[in-house]
Amino acid sequence: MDESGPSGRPEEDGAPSSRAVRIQDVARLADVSTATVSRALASPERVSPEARARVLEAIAKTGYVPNPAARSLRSQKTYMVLVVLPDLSNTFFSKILRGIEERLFEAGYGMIISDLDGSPEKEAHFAAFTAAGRVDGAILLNGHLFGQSRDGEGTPAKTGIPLVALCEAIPSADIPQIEIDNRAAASGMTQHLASLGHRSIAYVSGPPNNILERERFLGYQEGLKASGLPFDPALVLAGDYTIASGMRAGQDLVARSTRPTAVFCTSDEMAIGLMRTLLSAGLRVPEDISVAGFDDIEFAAVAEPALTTIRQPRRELGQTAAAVLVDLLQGRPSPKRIRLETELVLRDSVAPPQNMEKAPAKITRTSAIKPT
Amino acid sequence: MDESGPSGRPEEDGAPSSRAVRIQDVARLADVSTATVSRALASPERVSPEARARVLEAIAKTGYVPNPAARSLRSQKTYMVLVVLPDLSNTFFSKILRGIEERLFEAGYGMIISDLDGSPEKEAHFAAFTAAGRVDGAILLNGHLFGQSRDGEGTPAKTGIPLVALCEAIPSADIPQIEIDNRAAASGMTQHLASLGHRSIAYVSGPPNNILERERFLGYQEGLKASGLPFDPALVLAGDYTIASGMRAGQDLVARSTRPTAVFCTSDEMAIGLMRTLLSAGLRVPEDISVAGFDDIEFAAVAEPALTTIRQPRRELGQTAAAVLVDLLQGRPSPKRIRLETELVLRDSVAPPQNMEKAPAKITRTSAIKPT
DNA sequence: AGTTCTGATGTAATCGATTACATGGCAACA
DNA sequence: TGTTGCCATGTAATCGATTACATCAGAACT
Repeated sequence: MDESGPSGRPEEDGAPSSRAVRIQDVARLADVSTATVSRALASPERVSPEARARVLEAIAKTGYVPNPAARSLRSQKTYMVLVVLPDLSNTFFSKILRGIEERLFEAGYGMIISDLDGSPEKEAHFAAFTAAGRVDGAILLNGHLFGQSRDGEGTPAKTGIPLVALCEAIPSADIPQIEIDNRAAASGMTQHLASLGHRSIAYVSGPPNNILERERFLGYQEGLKASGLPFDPALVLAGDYTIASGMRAGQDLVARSTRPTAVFCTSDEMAIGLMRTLLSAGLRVPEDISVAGFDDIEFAAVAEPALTTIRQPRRELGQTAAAVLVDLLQGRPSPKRIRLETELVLRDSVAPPQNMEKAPAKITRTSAIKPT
Repeated sequence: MDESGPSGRPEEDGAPSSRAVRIQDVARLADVSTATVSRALASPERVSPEARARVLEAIAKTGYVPNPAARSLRSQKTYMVLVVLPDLSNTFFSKILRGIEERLFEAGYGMIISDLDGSPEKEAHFAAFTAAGRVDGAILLNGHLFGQSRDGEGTPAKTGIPLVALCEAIPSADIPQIEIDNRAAASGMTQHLASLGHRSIAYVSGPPNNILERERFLGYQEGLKASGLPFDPALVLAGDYTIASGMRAGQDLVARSTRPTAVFCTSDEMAIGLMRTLLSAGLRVPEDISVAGFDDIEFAAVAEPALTTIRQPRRELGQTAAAVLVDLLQGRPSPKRIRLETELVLRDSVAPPQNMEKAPAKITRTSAIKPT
């Protein structure tokens, strides 16, 4: 009764309208049973070469594609993977997604994206979605398991399907984790700044309670300690990884009478926003203040000045997470934790502090113009 | 035999493991038939209040979620929408996706993303995917319909499911188009540059054959004509919307002996890459060359100098496309073409050319620091 | 009081693929 | 030559929800 698509009649001209080429049609044309058709596709070695050839020919002739709903109903598999992330419009995720999509595609899986958007309602929806068996597995980028529809008390997320945590480790859950060593990376950057002579290094944080943030903050403190510098709470500025929060942090700094000589922002977005604010206020980067970022997003290299930062292998992170999940889905063993390497990318936004200009600053800096 | 998830036994402790709460279980508990349960959910007005209450209670108690495969098999609906785009890692798309996801979610639809990545193989895969009835509809951001598995001769993409073209119109197809007026926007920016006194305005193009590119290029030419300026092919630089191509265009300009006084880049990415290259070569923006972009991505406002550009309502574009598609899916009528408004965003990267400094340049510029 | 209509509910067919089990033919064996 | 076993194939049950059709009770008629 609501059969009116954009085109009108369900059938016209020669072709019988892509709908309704069933396995039966193929079976009839190939003069075999439906079981043989199914087997010819799922386990070719179990049918005779002749039958297989006839089946394949019939499939080619009819353009048969198995009905996924029927297949899924019977076999309890969906060949779909859910990717849960906190904010789809965040630049940081797009390349990760791409990596995930690539690997999943290769393995024959589709990708469903859920942008949680901080909404518990959405979270509940996707929890139900998952529980309903709509996906075979999930990759979680949001740093926590979502609450189940019921029995949400003790163990979180007993979905029963394979899960993989990407970027944000989930401490309580016994699932594979793909991540970078945030702590070591943050410590490394802090020590790098200190090694250039900076004694007052500010830190622009991520959102509180965020696991990445906790790790990076620990790394920052570690780096200070390793460099023999005291930790000063006044140098910790609140951020949330967004450009806007970087600008706010910048305004905070501009308003101060005494400023740190270097600022370590835990995302490139914040670093870029912060630099913008400093520059607008007449401060120079890196001459007056050095600024470092985290992530190495595309825009880091073309920021003005080009941003010194920590490269995360984003695409590879996505690919790895997808590969691990596919392993799980196909019953293969998989490592419980994979840590990918980060890399300190030295560009122009960091230099030794002004008052000790003696040291040759630029020897470590890479070429700023590097057309990928 | 491959029943070994990460947890081990399929059943443990009290809870009967989220699997296998069927409509029958609910029916038995509520002491009604499966038909009544189904009706209580699909058309509540068709069951008595008491029965409905008992059913809802039983559902709450069991945590029942309808099996989507079964539902889909019977009703021929998937409640899934495919979003096809050329490059998932492109910043420009992320906010559009967010808009799409929001609306789809509200309407109870899921979103499957297909990153074509320029691969015909992938395209064929998703065409088959679509034909297989795996989604109820699709939003196409890639500017063309994908080839069908068979009968790909005459009409392209006779998928039979509702389609919506977003951003890149698809001339040959009779499907709703959601877009901006690229031509008018490009013409407007060109005229804006001309009105400031620029007589030599370069144009950095998108990829050839791209429909956006064609429209914007026409707009550029129109704008020149409307301003009484001649069209000079030497001022057209090849780009492909990426940062890297913007940098290449910048190098081209830097190498020239006589340079245009303004450059209109048809994406913000290119504009930012180009500015970076100019600045590195010692040229000043906007004093030596004005640079304008297109899109108004997040980073445009924090570029140095802040980028004058054309704002596309990206989230709204996504939302609108999704809303139109949902209308189609639910049998409601929908407009054939929707054009959303763009907006000229005046920032600091554009100013009158050097040699006619007399005019007051800055009166039209908006505040550069605007923490969203 | 008898008939008709309406609204709530139940029974069972159905969607299309997978797969356990059954069957039949042929080779390998004693 | 008779028996055993394997391989290719077919038959039919199955997955879980939707829905056409049947049924039945009670209200509203004549």
